[in-house]
Amino acid sequence: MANHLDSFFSAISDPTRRAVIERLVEGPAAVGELHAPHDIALPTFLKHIKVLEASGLVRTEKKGRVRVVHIEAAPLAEAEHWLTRQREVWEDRFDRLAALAERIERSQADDL
Amino acid sequence: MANHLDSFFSAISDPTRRAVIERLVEGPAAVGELHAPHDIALPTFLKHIKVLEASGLVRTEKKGRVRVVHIEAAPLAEAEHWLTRQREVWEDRFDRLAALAERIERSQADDL
DNA sequence: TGTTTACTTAGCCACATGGCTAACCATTTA
DNA sequence: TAAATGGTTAGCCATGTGGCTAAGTAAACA
Repeated sequence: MANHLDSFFSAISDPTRRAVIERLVEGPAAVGELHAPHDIALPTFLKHIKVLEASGLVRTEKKGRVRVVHIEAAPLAEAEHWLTRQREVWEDRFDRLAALAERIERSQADDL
Repeated sequence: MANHLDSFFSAISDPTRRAVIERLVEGPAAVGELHAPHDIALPTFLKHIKVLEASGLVRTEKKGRVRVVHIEAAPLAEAEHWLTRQREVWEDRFDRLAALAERIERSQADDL
């Protein structure tokens, strides 16, 4: 079961694509506008958009000769949840270790 | 400035490596133990550990002939923050759009 | 000391990725 | 309708990635 976290995390592991996402949270934009700040050829840039689209992070829509790109919030939230969950488990374990350390310390004090 | 978000997100875009992280939040483990549930050759698995280590997500330490792997929480938090920030900006914009829509609706009601 | 155990190194392979140029198509605009 | 604009397709290339086997090293154990 190849999770879609795979394609999501892979999609945002590229700085160009992360920059596109950072722009798109501000609102939809045309391919040309998104491309402008990046110093790479248009066809190369288009590939990045296709990767984002394939990962479900983005939808696109052709209007006349312009293609407009919108962000899709759900996958962003899903990835955030995965990370949050790992942190939570890790913090839980940390708390348990701290509690354990305290118990040991106390029982050593009893030994004196 | 090649961000370390690059190597971080790339590291966790692989299901084997995410599984390793999910195991490691429960506590440190030896390479052999981490490898056991995965049906791939050990050298292949070791590469994954190296990738995790290079991304800073994990530290390893040799004890006798065993190598113990620990998780490093900071990068996890950093990535989580990036995602959270994107969601926040997106939600802000959503709120502004909703407010705008309401103003428009109200002004149309005035026209009646 | 010889054997097992637990990695580790080396080296090979197929396919994916990110980059390019050249040429093409479809809508505007003049 | 001719020219300009905004993407799109095709195809090439170098490098990276995830997989393997075979063989090596170093610590523990018998």
